[in-house]
Amino acid sequence: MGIESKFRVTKQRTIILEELRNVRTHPTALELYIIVKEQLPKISLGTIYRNLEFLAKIGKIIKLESAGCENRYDGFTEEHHHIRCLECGKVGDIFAKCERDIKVIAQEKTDFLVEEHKLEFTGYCPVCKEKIGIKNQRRKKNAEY
Amino acid sequence: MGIESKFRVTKQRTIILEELRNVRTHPTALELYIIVKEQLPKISLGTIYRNLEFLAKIGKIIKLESAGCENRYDGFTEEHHHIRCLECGKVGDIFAKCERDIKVIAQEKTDFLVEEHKLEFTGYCPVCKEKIGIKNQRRKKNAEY
DNA sequence: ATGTGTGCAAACGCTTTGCATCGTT
DNA sequence: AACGATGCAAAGCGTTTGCACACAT
Repeated sequence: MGIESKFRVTKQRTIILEELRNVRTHPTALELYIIVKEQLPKISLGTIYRNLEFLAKIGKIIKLESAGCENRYDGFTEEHHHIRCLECGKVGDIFAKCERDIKVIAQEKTDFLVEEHKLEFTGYCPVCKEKIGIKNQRRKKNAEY
Repeated sequence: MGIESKFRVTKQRTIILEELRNVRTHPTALELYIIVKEQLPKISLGTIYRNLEFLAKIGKIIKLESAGCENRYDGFTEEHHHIRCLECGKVGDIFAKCERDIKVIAQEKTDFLVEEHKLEFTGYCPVCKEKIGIKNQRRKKNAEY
């Protein structure tokens, strides 16, 4: 019983973590809300958000804050990368060490203090791959400017 | 006169691009709005957004969509990385090749079609470095879950 | 009993959009 | 004249927050 005892174990919190760990996907808060609602019909979206924030803060889950998209959440905290589908937004895992000394190289080139780095992939999920195969025509760029 | 002629050269568009290229920072839409307003007092924020979107689409500027932060915009389009200050949000440039075959390695590990990857740094800008030097105590994690 | 967690709804911040009008082509 | 661009204000969207009440400790 350390400082952690000031946080409480509620049904909501427990089930949110449980369900997030059950799904193989990386749900948005809303998607998880719908899932959890089956067990706790009265739960509110605010509670989902508050708990996801809390669980991410204590390191039990990962908040996937991707540029320009809804946040998604990952119940698996081992280090890995993510790839997001440009078509449907789905997120997949990539378990690969793609990096080597990146922080060191970067630090040599900036007067910022480098703390973290994030490697993020975008592409197309298996389902969307075919769709885009057809409509993959190149776009011309405006030469005016 | 190619397909580009269907876009028009307006005062607003010209000055937005000009000012974005002048500043050494990576301003937000609002910051740029304030700057441009000095020359075009009647310009609206909507016009700033529409033009930034447009200019990014035709590749004249880069839209820096960082997770959980306001978007920022970069008038320099040569390939480089960015580092964002965790304290004040400022963005700096890192001109370094930190990556090598990352796409290839990632593609071997996923059934997604890998299109792009983005390497993003976070840290502390020169100004904020000192401030955080003091209050850098470690946070305890909740062991309850 | 204490005070954290909850449900609800309203507010938030950034961004986008509908519309009438303007101005470039 | 045609139609893309603008200014304005309202709406949109995901997320956060204030409040009174519930419930874990």
